[in-house]
Amino acid sequence: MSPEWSDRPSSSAAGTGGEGEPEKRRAILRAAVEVFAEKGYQGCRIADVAKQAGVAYGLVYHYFRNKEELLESVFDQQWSIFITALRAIGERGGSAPEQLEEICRFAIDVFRNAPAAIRVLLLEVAHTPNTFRAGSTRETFEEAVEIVAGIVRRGKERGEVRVEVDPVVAAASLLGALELNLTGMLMGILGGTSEEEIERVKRGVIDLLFSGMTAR
Amino acid sequence: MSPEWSDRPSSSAAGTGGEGEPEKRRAILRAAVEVFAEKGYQGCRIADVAKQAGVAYGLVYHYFRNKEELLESVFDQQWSIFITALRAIGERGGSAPEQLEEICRFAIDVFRNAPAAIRVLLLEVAHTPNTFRAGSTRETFEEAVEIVAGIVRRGKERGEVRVEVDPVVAAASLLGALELNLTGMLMGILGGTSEEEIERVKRGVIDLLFSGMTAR
Amino acid sequence: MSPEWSDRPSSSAAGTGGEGEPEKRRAILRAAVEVFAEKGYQGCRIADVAKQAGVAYGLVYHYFRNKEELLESVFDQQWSIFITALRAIGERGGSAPEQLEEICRFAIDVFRNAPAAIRVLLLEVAHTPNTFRAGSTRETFEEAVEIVAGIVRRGKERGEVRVEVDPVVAAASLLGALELNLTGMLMGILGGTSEEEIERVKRGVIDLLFSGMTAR
Amino acid sequence: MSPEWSDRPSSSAAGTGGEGEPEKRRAILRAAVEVFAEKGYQGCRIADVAKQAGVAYGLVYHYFRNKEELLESVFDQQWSIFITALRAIGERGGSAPEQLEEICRFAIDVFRNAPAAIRVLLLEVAHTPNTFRAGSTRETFEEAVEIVAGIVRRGKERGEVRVEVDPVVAAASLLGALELNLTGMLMGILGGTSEEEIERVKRGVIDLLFSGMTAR
DNA sequence: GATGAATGAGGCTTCATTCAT
DNA sequence: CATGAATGAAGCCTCATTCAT
Repeated sequence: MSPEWSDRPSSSAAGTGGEGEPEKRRAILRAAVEVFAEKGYQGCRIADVAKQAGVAYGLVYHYFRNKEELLESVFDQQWSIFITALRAIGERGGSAPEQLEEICRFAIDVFRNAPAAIRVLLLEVAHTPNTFRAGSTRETFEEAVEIVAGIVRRGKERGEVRVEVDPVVAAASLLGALELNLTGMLMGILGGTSEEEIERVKRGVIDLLFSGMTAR
Repeated sequence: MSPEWSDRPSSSAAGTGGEGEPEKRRAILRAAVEVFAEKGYQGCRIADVAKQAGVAYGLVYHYFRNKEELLESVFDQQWSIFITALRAIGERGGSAPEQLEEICRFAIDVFRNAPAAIRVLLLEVAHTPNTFRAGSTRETFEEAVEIVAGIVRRGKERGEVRVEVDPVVAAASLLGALELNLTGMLMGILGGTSEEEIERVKRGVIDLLFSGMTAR
Repeated sequence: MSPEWSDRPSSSAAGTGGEGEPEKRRAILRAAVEVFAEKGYQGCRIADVAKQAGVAYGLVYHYFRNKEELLESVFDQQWSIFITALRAIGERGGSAPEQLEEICRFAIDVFRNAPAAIRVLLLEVAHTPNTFRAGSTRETFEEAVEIVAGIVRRGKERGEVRVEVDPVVAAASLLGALELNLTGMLMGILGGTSEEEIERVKRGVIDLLFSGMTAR
Repeated sequence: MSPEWSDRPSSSAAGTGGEGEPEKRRAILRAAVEVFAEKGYQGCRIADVAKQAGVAYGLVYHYFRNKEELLESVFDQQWSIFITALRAIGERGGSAPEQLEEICRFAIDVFRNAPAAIRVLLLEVAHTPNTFRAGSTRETFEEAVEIVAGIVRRGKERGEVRVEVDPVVAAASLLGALELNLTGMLMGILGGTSEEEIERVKRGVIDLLFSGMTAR
């Protein structure tokens, strides 16, 4: 769906978007996603990133001012990809249920290809130092919620969504439900990570959020 | 609802279970909850805990072998309180909707009284070192999901919950929706933390998960 | 030979010499010998001593001003026993060879009964902080050498010892040879610690120092 | 006799074996010998080593995993030099008395040039933590004893040494006698450290071990 | 006497960051 | 660009010592 989310290193010749961006800089960013996702902000060491990227220690500081800037780049990049996709889905048209389903599908697809990225997105939101959070994280998270809420809101206007539904709460609930189900899969609690399992969970979340639990 | 979750130090007479436990040990644990919640596992410094508890640095090591054991204690304690409450709700009888509503109410009440505790519970699940996670965290998280899933399952048997609902996915979604809504409130994104706001969010989550979004 | 060197705790009723000395104080001293011998000055922790003695932490400080004083007491006590014995042997009369043989026998007997004590005597001589060493250690060590040297010296006067022998060097050599042979046994290098082995080593050292290596 | 034992930093051209070894790494090792010898294993602080070597604190950890590895390196290096020399003497030929005399001369020469090294070799054998001791120390000490014992053994076969002499005991005695005489000199007990004094002690030890004390 | 909780300075170790090559 | 040695502040942990009971 979006090539940047693939874990496979793209061949250096192909201009994968960030045209003139040096090969090694991308390697560092890619490595940082992994390590950041694995260890969290505080547990992520520059040495680990460099080793994972296969570059020398000091090169990280050639491309990034310091640890904070590096990880903020990672964070922004990941969220920006995610938000771009959210926005695209929101603007693509279709009914609210269709759009929200698309979001679930997207999130879970990403998870299938790049679980590390998901962890960066969902798990670090509240765990970075204040200066960090105060920066882009908060706004970005807020924006994601707002996009989803907008979809719900428009769905209400069109009569596709019940009037009682609070758009912001619904948006947060959707994202939260996705997060914990994905976390559960990552931790090996909610079944494995086979295709069928993932598909089953995806359907389950969508069905629940659309139709609710209550028998009728 | 449960006095242990209050941030105020409970008078020693309160039969909380940890009866003969030294005063200062409890102070350390209480402080650790705060700092752990504020800074996360890696960012939490023993010096901060000691200062917050008003005890000398070394005393922390009198009661806990090391940082890991301290924070694991915090984690276990918080989860154990939470799970005890979950279990109590599950065994108290009533319909599945009533029980799940009770869980939401409990979670949000706790949040109102002790936001720090909630953060420890919900936000640190996946962010602790491996030895830590491998320990009780995984099982405990799993247990929480399983208790909620059990409520859903019994609801299905009684015809209160739609047969299409996957109990485990529903459980994870419920907890995830709660988490992200609470996180949003903590981060100041989903409105403030006034009584009415909290009440509104609580109703919103319950309504969404029970009735779904779809207009009929 | 001297009851104080036994590892067995003497019954509290028997006045073992230090008459009015409290039972627990002796237990601490006895424990300190063990731990000191096992870990050395720096590695010896008050907590270890207390545990080994079966007394409470703080009691050590009831009987001894601080760690230094405790260990110095241990050191002095052990050396004083050793030196008393040396002196007794020196004054008992007999030829120099007989006296030196007696010293070897004594040292090795002690080793058999209380290897810990020997280690305190022989192995810590040069490893304690300066203030410590500057205190009694140096003089005591010097005194031991001097006593043995005196025996050699008188042996020379009586024609039992070759005139070329330097008494002080001979004394240091005797004690050093004993030390390293005992150390070797402790480390399990020079055979085991069976009766016959010990006897064999004892004879070997005496024979070597008296008759030399040179074949005639 | 061997340039490595000199305290003066050897010019990089000297083919000492550790050719490409970084300058500062050697400085650290050299400093560690001093401090280790001065304070013993437990009393030796990394900060002291760094200061003595004139490098930053952290650099020690750039070259050595931790304190234990550093000091074990020191220990191994010193013993390895010593043992190499012992072996060379043993293989150089000559009668047993000549070889043993050579060993004494070597040991005492080394002492003259690098007293710190001798202390590391002789005084720390039994004072390091168990993991440490269990490692190379034991075997290395054992090897030193065995080399000297081999010389004695061959001396017996050639009739240069009395048949009654136990080679291992003789070896341990020789080394022990050297140790305590050197210790005595270090502590200022056995005369000073002037050339004549050293020479006198050397002769004394050799004479004693070869000819024994007994007047004939 | 006896106990063990409480204190805090000191040492080990890590790791972000800089710098010479 | 790229490397990795070098730096040192900061955090964890230990343990001698004190003190209230």
